Amino acid sequence: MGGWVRDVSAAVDGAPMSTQQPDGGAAPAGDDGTGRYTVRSVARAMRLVQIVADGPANGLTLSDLARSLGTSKSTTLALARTLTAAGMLRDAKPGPRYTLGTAAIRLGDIARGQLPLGDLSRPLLTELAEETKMTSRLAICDEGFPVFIERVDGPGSVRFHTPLGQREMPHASAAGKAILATMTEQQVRDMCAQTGLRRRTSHTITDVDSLLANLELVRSNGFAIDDEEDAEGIFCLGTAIFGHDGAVAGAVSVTGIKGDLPAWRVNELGQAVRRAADQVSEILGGQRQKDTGRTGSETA
Amino acid sequence: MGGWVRDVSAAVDGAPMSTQQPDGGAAPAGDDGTGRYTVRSVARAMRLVQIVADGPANGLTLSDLARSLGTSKSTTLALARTLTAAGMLRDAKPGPRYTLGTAAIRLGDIARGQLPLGDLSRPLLTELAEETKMTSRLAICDEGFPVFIERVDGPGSVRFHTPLGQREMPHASAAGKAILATMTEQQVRDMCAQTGLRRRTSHTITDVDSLLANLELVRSNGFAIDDEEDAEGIFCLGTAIFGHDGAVAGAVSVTGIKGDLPAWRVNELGQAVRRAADQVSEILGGQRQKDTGRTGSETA
DNA sequence: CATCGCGTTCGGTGCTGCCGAACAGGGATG
DNA sequence: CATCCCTGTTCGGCAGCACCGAACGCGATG
Repeated sequence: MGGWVRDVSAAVDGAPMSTQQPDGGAAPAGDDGTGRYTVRSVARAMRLVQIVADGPANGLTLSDLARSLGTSKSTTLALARTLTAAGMLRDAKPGPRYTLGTAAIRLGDIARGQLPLGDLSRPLLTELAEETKMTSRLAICDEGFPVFIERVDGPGSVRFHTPLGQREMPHASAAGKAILATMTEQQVRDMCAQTGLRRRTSHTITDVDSLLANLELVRSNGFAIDDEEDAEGIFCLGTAIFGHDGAVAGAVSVTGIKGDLPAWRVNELGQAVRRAADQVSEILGGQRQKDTGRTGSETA
Repeated sequence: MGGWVRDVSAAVDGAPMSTQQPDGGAAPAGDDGTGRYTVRSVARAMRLVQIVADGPANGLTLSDLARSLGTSKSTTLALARTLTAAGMLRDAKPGPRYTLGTAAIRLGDIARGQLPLGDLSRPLLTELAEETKMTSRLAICDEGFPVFIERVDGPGSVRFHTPLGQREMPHASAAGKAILATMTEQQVRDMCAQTGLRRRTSHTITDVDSLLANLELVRSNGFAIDDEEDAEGIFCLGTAIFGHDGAVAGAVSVTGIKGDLPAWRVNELGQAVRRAADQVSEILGGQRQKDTGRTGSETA
């Protein structure tokens, strides 16, 4: 699917309509369990930003925003103005259409530097991309989900639009499976129960037991494969990286067209990705993955 | 200086102290002229995000945030929670320290795609970086200010930390001067009056007349030079790019160490940057810059 | 001309954002 | 061991301000 961020709407702003929760009075305003004591207008503002982000590149009008957000135009205008003043949004000159602003770029750039890994990994990814001639990416592990934070296109490779900063589906990506393979069976089952194994293509693994078997294969191979499981014709290969505390910190993966990749190169690719991932782990101060076999320390 | 975004605090949240404007009752809440009818809590939230962005890479504690923001801890907690739920912030596991979250990366990535230019220019920058062996960047023009939105490091070049998405000072950067050179004298004077010509190094141009003379040189050369005017030992060279409406849309520039660059290469560099900028203009549907001499159409 | 949609402004209501006080846990200090 | 300070957290309660709806001016479209 398209945007895949935690859904703020459900957490805070229960009703998109103007009916505003006639029950709870001044109560904690929404109680889905996670988010209590939050600020409604800020949650709305963030949702507004997400809407603009998911919208077309040429922007959305104020009325569009009001409709999507489920608030009156005046309220939406106030929010949009505030966000524009902060630089998060930007209104094009002719016929005010809102797009994301430059502050978003600034924040994104800084965020990549602040996150556990950052530009440190860039040279390694560049090297990997040149070696494999594929698009190479680095993901961090965000509560079990892989989130790509860095991408280096391979030389002459087709340019996939692979958005950064989004949670990917764990069961249908090489990075995700590389991460899952370090977890216990119970943890994997919990993740699956939480998200469901959504079908993406005809190759997607959609039942837990098959997934667990596949993860066993990942552990013995030392790398995870996504063989057209997320998108038709796309092949990925990934390995996990570990932080100083020994816990899984993320994954490195390469992406390419299935047809361009002869089967005999897979093992060689696996070694290359593995090498890059180990170097990233080293930067993090974590121990490199054992050569093969069990990876996680808590498989007990 | 460090962070350089529009200051929301002055616009909306007048008093950082808890004294909260006992005058105006339900009045528009602050009226410095620019920002009327804005949402206070959202403005605060955005300021909070900026504070985190400007903070150290290992994050800030809640109390830090409360102090910087000038609000009570409980209020700050509510804001931080809301932002965290939206993915904009992220709290590290041991001893809650806030850093920017993955949503910031996502938004930044999308923003670069949404802005007038985007990944379209990346290949050109890559080519330019390889050809010149310098770090090449693309800036858009944000109300006269250059804002870099894309950066490609040259092969083996020292890695400058050149933040993206920030407004740079127009008078002390090659991109800025390339843009200023397309404006009328009056416009340039207005910009200078608005921002002041802040000294950055001993080479910085700090009076308007010298700047105007320098811009005349830019026009006759066809490219702008920043010769250690922004940072000691750093040399930049930039040229403007134009949109479909003929107005200046931004600039392309290359950055390197002054000592690495023999004087005789400057002209050759200028041509290379010029070529890249023209290609970007072409993508935008704008006419390429005339070979030399007058550049702007409105020098009348 | 009439109609629809856009963005914008302005009052008024009452929800909700905000604060301060109080509580619990941890480290460092004596 | 007891004390101190600082952390993050919860909870009441007041009133500030976020929210909505109605109204206005505009341009494009029928």
